[in-house]
Amino acid sequence: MARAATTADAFNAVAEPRRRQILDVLAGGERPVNDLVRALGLAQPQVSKHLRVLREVGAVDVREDGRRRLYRLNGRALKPIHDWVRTYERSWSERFDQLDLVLEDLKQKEADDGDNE
Amino acid sequence: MARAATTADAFNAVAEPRRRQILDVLAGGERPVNDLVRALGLAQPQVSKHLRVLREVGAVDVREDGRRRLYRLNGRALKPIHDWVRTYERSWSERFDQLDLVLEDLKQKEADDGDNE
DNA sequence: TTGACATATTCCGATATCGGTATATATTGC
DNA sequence: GCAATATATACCGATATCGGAATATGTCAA
Repeated sequence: MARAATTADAFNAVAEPRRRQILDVLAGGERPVNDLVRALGLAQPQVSKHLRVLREVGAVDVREDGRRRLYRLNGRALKPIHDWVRTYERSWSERFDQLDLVLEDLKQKEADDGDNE
Repeated sequence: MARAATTADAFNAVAEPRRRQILDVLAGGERPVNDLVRALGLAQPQVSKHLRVLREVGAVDVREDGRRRLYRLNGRALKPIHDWVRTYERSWSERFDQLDLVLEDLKQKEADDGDNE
């Protein structure tokens, strides 16, 4: 066995920086391939290949428009990533530090109440 | 050139499901390698190798304890992932749909005010 | 119909990965 | 010092990737 396919899931698809860039551009709205080629400064075949991966994990949708193909973001495919990483937000967010203090306080008061009864 | 190294950044490190599992276990607190071996049902060398990758991207820290090594989560390394994916939350969250409606409303009122003056 | 344009696919060579297995390194207790 | 334990590293074969280049497919316009 080797490394998981880039098309295995959103995590793998999005590990490639160029593909994140593509999604960032598409966040601004539907775009034909050539716009992406210019925006990223990549060769056209590479862009088409990256788009294929993003399509396979459902992160983008395509629509035909004459000889062009318009790609559109489908952010929903990124939700699993957000869901997973969100549980670690506590590790760096000051907000949670404050919350922890409050909870600690409540716990302490509870313990005190217990002592008094 | 080939695919980026798994140690290139947190995105690549975390694309591997086993490594996410390891972090999930470590979220419960500091653990020696053997605990992870049992928790994941993986062979010890594979766990050590995954831990090396996580160490190289700063997602875990190690502490010596006799013949054991205690690994601890360092969630801060995941912040770039959170920051990136957060901007796409709008795509699936109902909350933002509501916000969009409100903003649309405000814009409409502004336009009306402009007409009246 | 021919040529220009837009996009996708195929082939290439280089490379880093994955799990498995064997082995190295270090620490403990007898 | 020796066996047991805990962990890391080295080697292997299989594989999927990456960018680059060439080419295929499809559409428009004159």
